Amino acid sequence: MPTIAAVAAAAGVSKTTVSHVLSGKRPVSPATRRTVLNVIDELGFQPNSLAQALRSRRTGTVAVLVPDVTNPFYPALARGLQRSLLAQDYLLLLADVGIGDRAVHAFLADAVQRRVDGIVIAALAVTAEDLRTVARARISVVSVGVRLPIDGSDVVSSDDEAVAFDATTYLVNRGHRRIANIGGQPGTPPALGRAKGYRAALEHAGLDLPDGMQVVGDWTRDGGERAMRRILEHATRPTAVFCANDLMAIGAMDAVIAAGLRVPQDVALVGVDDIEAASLVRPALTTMRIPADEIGQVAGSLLLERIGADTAPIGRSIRVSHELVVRDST
Amino acid sequence: MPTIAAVAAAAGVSKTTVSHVLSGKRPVSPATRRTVLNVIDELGFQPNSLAQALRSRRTGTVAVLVPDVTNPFYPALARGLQRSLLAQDYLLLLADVGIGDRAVHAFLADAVQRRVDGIVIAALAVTAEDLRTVARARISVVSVGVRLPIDGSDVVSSDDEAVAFDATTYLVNRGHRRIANIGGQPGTPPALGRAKGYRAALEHAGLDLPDGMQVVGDWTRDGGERAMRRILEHATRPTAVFCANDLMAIGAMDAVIAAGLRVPQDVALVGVDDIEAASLVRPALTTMRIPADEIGQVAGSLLLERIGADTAPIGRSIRVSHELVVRDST
DNA sequence: CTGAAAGCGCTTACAG
DNA sequence: CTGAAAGCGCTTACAG
Repeated sequence: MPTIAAVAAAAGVSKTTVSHVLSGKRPVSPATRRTVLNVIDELGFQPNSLAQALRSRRTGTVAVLVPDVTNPFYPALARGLQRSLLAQDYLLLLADVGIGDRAVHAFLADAVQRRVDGIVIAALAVTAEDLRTVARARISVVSVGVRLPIDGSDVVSSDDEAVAFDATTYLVNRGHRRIANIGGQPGTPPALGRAKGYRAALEHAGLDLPDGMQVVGDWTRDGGERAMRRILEHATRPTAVFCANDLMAIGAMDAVIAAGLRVPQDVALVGVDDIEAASLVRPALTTMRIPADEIGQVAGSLLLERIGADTAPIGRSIRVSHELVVRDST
Repeated sequence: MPTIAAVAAAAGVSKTTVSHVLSGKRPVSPATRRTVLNVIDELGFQPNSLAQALRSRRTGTVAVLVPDVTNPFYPALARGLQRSLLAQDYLLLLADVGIGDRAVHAFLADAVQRRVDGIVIAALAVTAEDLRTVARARISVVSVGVRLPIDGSDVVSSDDEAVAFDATTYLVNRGHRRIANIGGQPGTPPALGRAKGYRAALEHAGLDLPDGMQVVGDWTRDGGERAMRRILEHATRPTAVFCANDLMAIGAMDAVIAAGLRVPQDVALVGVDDIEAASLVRPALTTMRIPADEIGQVAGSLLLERIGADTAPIGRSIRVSHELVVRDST
């Protein structure tokens, strides 16, 4: 591959000048500019981004950590993120943390070593220890789902307590009195808020938290199915279940139907996210819609502002709104 | 951030030695080794990957270009790919080419400038011109779906003609005589092979290609719905439709149902891929299963062999097998 | 409007 | 077992 030195030699100018026709950071006479451009074209010169990044301290890369790319919520988020970031020529380094035996910690260390300009961490449990190296490297961080233990990091999320409160209250208003909950994996970000919102709604309605009716899944369809089976083992069934995401709600539906019961007549089901599958499954799933694409886009904007900023990070918190989508499972 | 020079100074050794305790490429006495490791830990030293890559000419990065991350086929593929590549510490630079106005060309140029070690191109139309800079940079390329016009590039794919032939023949064997086809976007890789297989099956069965019954979509649900509407405008309806992927088949199902017709009684539908939605939609979709995860994993293995190889690339072609999954739409 | 030179932070022959 | 020095390919003060 030709280097900037080769271009300079062929064009009869200095490397400095070639660099400046490339970057536009200093005026270059139209004539030399043209000559250089021609040579670049002839030689097929492609500037080495590594060398550029090493000097200029900007890699044009943002790392994205998601727990599971096969949960459609995250591709949608990634798409929104790319939309924001592409405008500034950033590329996405994607890490599906759920795969292999690499932990969040290993991916973060890798991102730091690669000197990415920013990191987006979606719905993942991260310790203060994990974030120490990130903070030391002064890499901008935006988290999705919950605030991270790093000074002034931005967060964009749905109001998880309100999401769960509103979904559960909707079930209460439909006349349900025995409402179960399939929660997210303990320790992962939106799990806690959604569990709290569920309990708050029951309390607000003057209902007891039914015994053994709050179980946790792992955010997957299989996990939701297993959780629902455990709920159905109890002598008295719930008449409705609030599931902390759609994938688990779909798994719960599998279990209800497999048990010979009907949705919603025997057990009503509500999910969260509104992934496409929610509208495809039969009965179609009632769910609390969270705009994944918008979250990604907002996360991207926040990150860009941080990367560009010379002031200390502020620690903003952006809430996206949720919306009940009523279908046939309730 | 501390550098290798800082570590060397603090440990009282040369940068060379620090580099070698890091890489293990040369024996270091246990005592100095320990000292250096301690200093690294104390200072929180994180080697700068950019500098390493600039010297060693290995970035540990693989670019993946996909047409649409929100089509679940591609996240599954990306997951398989990451599984292969993570074993060798490669990270994925993901480009959702369908988004924004950046063409394949721009992403490839970017990948070349970043000196990625390999590129995986999935189901995307790429010109020889686009690949020239990639070839010049001697970057390993593996394509998914169709062989690319680049010397000796590997390809992993399903046998698209056979996929379509088998799916269409299955419809023929079920007694259908008027079978339509919703094809993929012309020019995108698997579209041609699947259209050919469809026609070959009709011919093999001694059936005419029905007039106006072969239309093209754009691989999306919306595109499938529009295509189906056009098919239904004809005076004589088909009794079955072979759709080149599941997303379009689901869109076609939307259109059939919206027209007040029944699946499969009035119109039978077959898709390709077996994304999760195929089993969720009602009636559940009969489809030709393509193992996306396996394709990704194989693509990763091929790429690793290429990156490691010092011989000229061979141009291998790996076929993954397909399998009919009969559900309720036929 | 242009260039010489230092330096970003590493690795790797070369030498001992 | 260890080190001095060159160099990967750029950018950017500094100088004119």
